[in-house]
Parts: sequence; C-alpha cells; structure tokens
Amino acid sequence: MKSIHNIPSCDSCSLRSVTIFKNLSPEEHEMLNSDITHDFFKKGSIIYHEGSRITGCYCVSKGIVKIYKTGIDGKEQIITFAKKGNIIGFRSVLTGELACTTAKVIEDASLCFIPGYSLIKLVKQNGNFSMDLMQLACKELGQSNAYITDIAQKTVRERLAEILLQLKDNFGLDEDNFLLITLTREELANIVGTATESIIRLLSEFKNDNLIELHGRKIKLININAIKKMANIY
Amino acid sequence: MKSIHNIPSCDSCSLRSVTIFKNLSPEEHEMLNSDITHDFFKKGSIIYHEGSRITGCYCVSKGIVKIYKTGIDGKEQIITFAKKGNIIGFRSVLTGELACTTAKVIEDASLCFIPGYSLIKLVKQNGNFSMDLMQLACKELGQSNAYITDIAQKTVRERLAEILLQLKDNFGLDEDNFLLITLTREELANIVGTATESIIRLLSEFKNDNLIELHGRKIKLININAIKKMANIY
DNA sequence: CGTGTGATTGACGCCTGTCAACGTCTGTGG
DNA sequence: CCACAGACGTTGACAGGCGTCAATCACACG
Repeated sequence: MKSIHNIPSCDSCSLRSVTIFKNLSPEEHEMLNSDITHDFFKKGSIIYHEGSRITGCYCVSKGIVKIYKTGIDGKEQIITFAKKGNIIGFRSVLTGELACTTAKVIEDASLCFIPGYSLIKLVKQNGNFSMDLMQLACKELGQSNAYITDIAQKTVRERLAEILLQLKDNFGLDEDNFLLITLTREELANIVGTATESIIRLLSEFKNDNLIELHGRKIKLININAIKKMANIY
Repeated sequence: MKSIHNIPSCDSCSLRSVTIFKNLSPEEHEMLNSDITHDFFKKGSIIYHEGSRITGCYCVSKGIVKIYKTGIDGKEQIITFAKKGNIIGFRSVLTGELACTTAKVIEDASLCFIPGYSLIKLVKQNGNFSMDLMQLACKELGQSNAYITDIAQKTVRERLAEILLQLKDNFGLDEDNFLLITLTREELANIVGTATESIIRLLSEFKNDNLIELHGRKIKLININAIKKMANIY
C-alpha cells in the first residue's frame, strides 16, 4: 500500500484491502491503476441510467449513491445505497445487459471508473478475485431475496422500522444517535415501497411512541430495541 | 458430447452444452463426472432447508423444485422454481453462508449433487466457467431486483397476471394452452405474496373476464394480450 | 418577494387480509 | 363398500391498512 503513489483519490476504494480488490497481485493492481479514471459527481448527478449501456463499473471512494429502478408511473424503487468501498454497475458489465437500475448521487461523491474489459480480464485470470466478486454478487442476491420476503409479508410499519435499523447498520449513528444518512420522506417511501404520506404518518407515530426523534430530515434513534420489536426481527 | 458415456442420467444437466457447464474442458468434465452423485427425489421431499449448511449444489435433470424463504408465521415466499438444466444452492456454497432458502420438490425430480469443493475449484481455475456462473448470479440478481419493484408497486391483480405470464415463459403451455406447471392456490399466493383467498377470487375474476379457464389446478390461458395488459407490462 | 420543493394533515374509500363456514376430493382403514 | 380424516378450494362478511387527492405550511433560493 505504501508503494502506491500518485492517485491518492483511489486509496480509499480500489486499492485498499477493505474492498473487493484485496486479492489482486501487485501487477494486477498496477494494471488496474493505469486503466481506471477518477471522477467527481455533485449531489443530484446521474452516474448511469436504467436502460443505458454501461462500459464499466464504478467504485465509490466518497459520498453516497442511491441505486434504484423506475417502476409504474415513474415511481422509483430504491434497491440499495452505495458508499465508500462499494462497487456498483458490475452486474450489467458482466452480463453485458443494459443497466437495469439508475445510479444517482445523493451526497457529493468521488468515484473510480473501471473499464469493463479490465474487470472481465481480472475475473477470467484471477480465480480468487473471481471468487470474491462472485461472493459479492451472491450476497446481494441473498439480500434481495430476503427483501422480497419482507416486502411481500410485512406491513409498511414493520418495513419502515426495519429500514431504519438497516440504515443504522449501514451508515451508522453520530454521537447523538442521529442516523448519519439523511433522506427525504419520499426517498424513505421509495425504499419501503409505500406512499410518502404513509412514511410521514408512521414517522410521527414512531415519534409519539418515543422510538425516534425528528429534526427535519435528521432522524434520531431513541429506543432501538423497541424499533427491532416493531420490525418483527427474529 | 459424444465422448461422454456411462452417466446417462446426467446428460441432461451438467454435461450438456445448454447449461452452465458448457465451458468446461474435457478434463474438467471428467473430474466433475467423478465427483458428482445422482439422486432421485419424490414430490414433497426437501432437498435442503433454510438455515442448514450446504455441502454442495444441485443441478436439476428432471422435475421441478420450488425455492422459497420462510417468513412471518412460517408463511412461505416462493423466490423461484428450478427445472431441468437449472442449478440451485450455489449461492450458499460460494459464500459459505447457511442456506437462505429451502428447496422442495413439487414434481418428482432427478438431481446431480456437485460437491462444494468441486464447484469452487472450477470457479478458481476456469475463468470462462467463472464468468458464466457469475453471469448466472447476476441475472438472478437482476430478476430479484425487478421483482422487488413489482411487489412494491403493483397491485395483487397485476402481479398475478404477471406471474401467469412468467410461468408460461418458464414452463410453457401444452397444445391446449394449459400451463404446463400446476400449482396449488396457496403456492400461487406464495409467489404473488398475498392470501390464498385473494388468489382464488382473482382467478375467478380472470375467468369471468375470459382471460383464463380453470380446470382444477390446470390453468388455460385464453387471452394472453389481455393478461399482459392487466399485468401492466410496458 | 415570488417560486418551487418538500413536509404535513385531513378526508375518503378501496384493496386486501382475516376469520369462519362449508364444499370437494382423495386416500385410508374398518 | 362406507365412514372418516385431512388437504385443498370456495364463498361471504367484515374491518382496517394504506393509497390517493387536495389543501396548507415550511423553507430555501434566485
């Protein structure tokens, strides 16, 4: 890691051992370094659009990106969020299909772009990397399948509680127990799969039950155990 | 393919070019052939249980297997079906996690068991196979994400129509336009994510609208275009 | 200060889940 | 051959969760 020099902005994503690239050889790292480019995206920018062809994937080194699909009447369904260290868009690169999601920046982000041919080359030549990436895909698959079950069987209230906990696990809390990610009510609705108004009503219900506190978009988790109970987590 | 000899029961799954194993070398095929075992499962048998450790994956050479998760109050959510040529259980093998679904036979089935170490060995040593398997995982991921959107945004009626079409595409129709797969009302409910009674009511509604005909568990698709319209497919 | 986006609240009603009762069919055992 | 049990299918009644529509408020920004 000390040998890496002049691309400091990538230290946090592709080159650090925390990420998917930990099993690359030094030569492969070097190749990757020469292939990748680095971009900055302001909040609100679209990284790629559902239905467009993707020429490579992205590794997030800073910021937050929401990944969503567009459904009926243009209503978006948020599938997941990507933060520092996460890799996005590899699904479409590997299958050669058009992007089946849109990636939009919700907190100013720095991303590394990894050309598709580089990724595919690595998959084919490095069995360990291949395994790592496969595990990543499989884990995402497991999560998606779990969410299908939730969304099919749980009430909106239970799902909202569960999502709050997931956001906590994913992005953490500050010293005052505020969620470190801030979302609009509409975005919360688009994760849970419900109407904005329902989210608003349920949030204020949670507040009245002393599960959370609301300060604008910042949500403070007060009674996490009660939230877990509400989420019906076994 | 002509060189393959004495394991006829596997011709239809692991050894044929239709499946995921098309990019194996002759030596790898041979290795696989010596590692796999073959089993017959009667309708109703469980191949593996959610939460159990899996020592390998299975390739379906005959029959139909339903893959489901168990949610609230033991209600099952069907994630997918596997038929001839499909491979199941590889997700857990690759991630080393416990099985996150249960696999249950709904039509008498023949399966090849592929030990986990064989699969992992192939992934690591054969880049093309690795790519193929990765693509499979990624496609499943895309499907699951699409279904999340559907289930979050569409009505039960729309989802039922969509599922009927998917079953048609997946398992086909006989000469009289009957779906070749027969499911109980409860199973249909567990795909769509609703109550059995709702499925019954909607099916008879579809019948009254001349979209389908019902003969016990056999469902005949009469007006496929109207079903598509009902499913809200763009 | 006007404009626009997001948050909130209330009214209303339909979709859909739940409960209960009953019908149908199949297989089993007496 | 009949009775019975059990699984599955069907129908009706009912309530409530949640989506939709509309109006209003809050706040930021040019």
